[in-house]
Amino acid sequence: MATQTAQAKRLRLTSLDALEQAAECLRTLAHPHRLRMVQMLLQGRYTVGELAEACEIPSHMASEHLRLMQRCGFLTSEREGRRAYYQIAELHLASIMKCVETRFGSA
Amino acid sequence: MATQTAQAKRLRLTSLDALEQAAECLRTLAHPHRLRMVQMLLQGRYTVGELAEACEIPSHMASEHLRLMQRCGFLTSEREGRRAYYQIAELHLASIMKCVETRFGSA
DNA sequence: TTGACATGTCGTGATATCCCGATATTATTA
DNA sequence: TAATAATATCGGGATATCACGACATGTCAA
Repeated sequence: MATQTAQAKRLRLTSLDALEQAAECLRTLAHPHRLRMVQMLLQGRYTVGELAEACEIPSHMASEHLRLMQRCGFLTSEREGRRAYYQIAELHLASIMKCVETRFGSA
Repeated sequence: MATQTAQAKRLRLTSLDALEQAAECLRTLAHPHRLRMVQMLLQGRYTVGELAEACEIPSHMASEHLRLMQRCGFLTSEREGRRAYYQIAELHLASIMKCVETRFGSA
C-alpha cells in the first residue's frame, strides 16, 4: 500500500476555487507600495498625494495602485474637492498586515 | 498649511526595503496550488506526488512550485529513497494561512 | 476665464510569471 | 543490467504585471 492519501488524513483544506480567489487577493497585496498604502490606511485617512509621497512615487502611479485595490474590494474612496481620500474596506487586511509586520518589522 | 504629513502622525511604518521582501514572499504564496501545498504541509508531511495529486497537477509542476517555495525559505525537503518529503520551514506561514482560511473558509 | 493643482486614464515597451512538453537524474526493482 | 518510478530541470510561448510618459478630467483660486 502506498502512503496515506490526503483524504485519509482528514485534512482541513480550502477548495481550489477559494484558493484561486485568495491567490488573487494576495497578488494584489504583494507589492511594496501597495503594502505601505494599506499599512497607512489601517492607521488613518489619506489622500492619493499623501500616499504617493510616503511611497516615493508620482501620484498618478499611486492612483493606479489604489484603483487596483479598490477594484478587488480592499478600499473605498470619497472625494473632497479636488482631493480623494481612500480608506480600508476589507477588514481582514488588518490581520494580514499584522502578520507581515510581525515577520518584517515596523518602526 | 497642507494636510498633516505621515510623519507628523507618527505612523508605525515598515521600511520600503522590508516591504519589498514582504511583497516577494506574498507573491510566492499567491498561487492557488502553492497555497494548497502550504496548507497541507502545515498539517502533515507529504511527498511531491501526494501534493501534486491534491492540487490536480502533474508532479513535475508540483516540483517546480516546491522548489520556488524552498528558495525563498518557506520549505525544506528531505529525500527518502526516491521520494522527497517537504515540510514547513517558515513558521509565520501558519498565521498567514490562518488569515486566508478565516477569509476564504476551509472544510 | 485663465492657470495651477489633484487625480484619473491610456498606450507601450520591458520584465516576470505561468503552464507545459521534453528530457535528466536518482533510486528501486526485476 | 535493464526497466520503471519519483523527482528535478530545461526551454518555449502565452499571458500578466510593471513603471512610465502623455494626456484627460475635474476643482479651486486669482
